[in-house]
Amino acid sequence: MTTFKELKEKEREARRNLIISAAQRLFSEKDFRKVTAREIAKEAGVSSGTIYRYYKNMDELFIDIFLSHASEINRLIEEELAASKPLSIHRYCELHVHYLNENMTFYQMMSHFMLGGGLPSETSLKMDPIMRTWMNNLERILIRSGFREDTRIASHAIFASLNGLMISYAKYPGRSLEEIKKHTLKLAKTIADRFC
Amino acid sequence: MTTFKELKEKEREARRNLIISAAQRLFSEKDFRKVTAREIAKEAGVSSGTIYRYYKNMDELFIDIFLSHASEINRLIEEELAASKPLSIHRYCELHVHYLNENMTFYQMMSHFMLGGGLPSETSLKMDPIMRTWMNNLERILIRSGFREDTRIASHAIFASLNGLMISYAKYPGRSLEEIKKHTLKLAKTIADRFC
Amino acid sequence: MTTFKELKEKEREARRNLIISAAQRLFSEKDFRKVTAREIAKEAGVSSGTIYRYYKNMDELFIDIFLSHASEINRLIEEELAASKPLSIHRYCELHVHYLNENMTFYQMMSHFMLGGGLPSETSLKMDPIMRTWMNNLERILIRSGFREDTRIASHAIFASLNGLMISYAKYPGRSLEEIKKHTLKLAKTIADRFC
Amino acid sequence: MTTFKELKEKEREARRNLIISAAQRLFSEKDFRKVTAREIAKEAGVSSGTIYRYYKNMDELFIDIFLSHASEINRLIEEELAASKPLSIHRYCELHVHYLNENMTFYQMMSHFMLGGGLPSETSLKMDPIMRTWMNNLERILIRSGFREDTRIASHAIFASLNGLMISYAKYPGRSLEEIKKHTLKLAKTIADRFC
DNA sequence: AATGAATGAGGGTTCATTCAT
DNA sequence: GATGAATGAACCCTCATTCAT
Repeated sequence: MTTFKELKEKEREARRNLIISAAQRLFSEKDFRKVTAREIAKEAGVSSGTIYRYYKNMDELFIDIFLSHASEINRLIEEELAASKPLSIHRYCELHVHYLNENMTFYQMMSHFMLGGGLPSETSLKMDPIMRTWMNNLERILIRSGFREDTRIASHAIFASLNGLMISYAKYPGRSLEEIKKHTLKLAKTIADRFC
Repeated sequence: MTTFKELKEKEREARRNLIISAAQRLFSEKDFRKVTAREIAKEAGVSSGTIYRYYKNMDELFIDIFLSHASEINRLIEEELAASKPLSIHRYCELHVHYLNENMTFYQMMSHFMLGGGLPSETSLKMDPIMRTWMNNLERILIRSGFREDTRIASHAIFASLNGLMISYAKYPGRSLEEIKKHTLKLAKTIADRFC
Repeated sequence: MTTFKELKEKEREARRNLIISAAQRLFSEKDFRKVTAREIAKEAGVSSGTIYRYYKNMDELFIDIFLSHASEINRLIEEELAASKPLSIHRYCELHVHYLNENMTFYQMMSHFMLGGGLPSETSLKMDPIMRTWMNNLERILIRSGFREDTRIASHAIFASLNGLMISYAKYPGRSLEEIKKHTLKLAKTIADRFC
Repeated sequence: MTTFKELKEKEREARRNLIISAAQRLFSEKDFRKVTAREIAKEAGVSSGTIYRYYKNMDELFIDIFLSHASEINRLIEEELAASKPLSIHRYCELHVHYLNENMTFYQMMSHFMLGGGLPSETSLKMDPIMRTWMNNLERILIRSGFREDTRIASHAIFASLNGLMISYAKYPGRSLEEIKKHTLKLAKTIADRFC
């Protein structure tokens, strides 16, 4: 009996992933704000109504993807943290910017949601612990690196600065993805230098 | 004859300003992405068709406003630069963040266009000299402050970091505008400290 | 064997009642046209698919409820008729309007189906004997009250008039349910007076 | 100048009528609740967006049609009233039922809006004076016919009864329109008799 | 040059109904 | 027989843009 439920649950999860990955495939092709429910459904090979069995509305889908990215980056950081060797600020900045470079959508969403406001407070509630974990991890790294004063403020500053790199240079016209990556990583290093 | 043309041109310019300032008035009330062409036309006291005699499409209007903001910030910086007293990095950061705080729309647009990509290259061409001037001014300030190496990179890093502050904290849920302003200015100071 | 079938039949009947009463509970909360199949299923504690094992479509469910109301009112009238004391026209009108006041849904459905047309003739067949019984009962009351001529026509007129009271005044804006009830009963009395 | 505005106004009115009459044509073919915006637009030979230049939403269109019917019936009654000869209750009832027979949609709408509730109060405000005029005219007829007591109540009773005739018999299954008309007029006469 | 009515593609979303399990 | 996830047509409505005046 439990097995049956589990199976159902698994199937549900599988289909949800179908939708998510279809969405992400589309997001890599164009601005996520321009991707429609119907397109995602088609790409996922389901009917458009099905999306609404998994998400109350499109915003929820977007937020789900956003949060799964945020969780993933937290996991990556924690993995590195766990791997005994101390995680330097430099390494953190590299990781952060690398992740954003590889996941433009995440960055676009962060920008969109953070600036758009108007999110149901329920969403903020879901977002809050994940963002807080992220910040806590960053702060821990700072402390381990010898930082003593205003570690929270410094965390905020680094976090914001790295995000700012992307908003400012991720779509620099006339530059290839490779060049952009190189440039942003270089800037990330500059910032890391400054915070050491 | 020339005078006649000039007059026409002036009228045209006047009407264009009517539209711009109407748009800005609306943007201060709500997210610029939610403001419609008709609303702007009504606020400006012109017909909606008229907007299209001045701008090929809405994006162009948005970009024009964006650029006029960028020009304004350049003017402000240059004014301070001209006022003999050396402009410190701290003062620059304060100015930059202060301006963004007072002009949310500018910031939202920067985020929107820089991330959205897909801008016609013609637009990039218009944007380029203004952004370059901005960056030049910032670099000049760094040099005057005693910076010697990698001044271009450092300019980029500071520029991006300050923008990042806003994207990350401008709409922090549960904080008043006053608190946000205070927080972002504090973070701006932290960044400035690091670049001294 | 028969017992087994009977049992099955009873179970079927039980479930059907589950659905009906769930629907009625919802109808008392909001306009029946706004109640969805899923809502009814959920309220009844069955799956939405199950509804379709008992009813070919939602209209059939609505009609079934409508008819059960009609049966109920027939039963009420017959109870009063059976209770020896002659049932006056006044009493009938009161009863009729009282019932409609207490069962808005019935009234709304009557209006909906009678005006909507397009009912499958099969439905009309089910409806016919019940409506006829209703009318017969009313006619009997008229006759017992001393009516002699055109008793059928008079029955129709009274029946229609009483229904009309509700359509016209059941939702009179700005009036409380209590006031509406009082007003419609007063009008019912007026009509009864006229038919004596 | 005035002429120009008038012309524009006339054109606007003409197109509005185009929409209204297209809608009414469709209403005569099927239940007005089933007629969609697109259908009306197509029938009227305009785009679907155009409807929304004339009506805020579909409800407003329906209400407009409803109110224009109500105005029309008022006008008809007043014409007869003005034609010197006293307007008997019989003639009124005949007129009322005749009009409803010829304009089923009006009747369906009256039923729909009166039962549906949930109309914006603004609508009730528009409806109120027209319905009041209707009732006043009816009351005046009663008074002229020699009625003395409770004339308002009697007006309500007659009004509601006549409406009830239609709800109850307008779509009587198996009857032709002609038969229905005959039957409802006969019932109307019965009611009129009773109120003399 | 300015107007603003008309356009119509396209958006998100709903929900009665079906059907594989 | 019961389930309930999936369906997908259909809904209302918006709004950037066009173009006849």
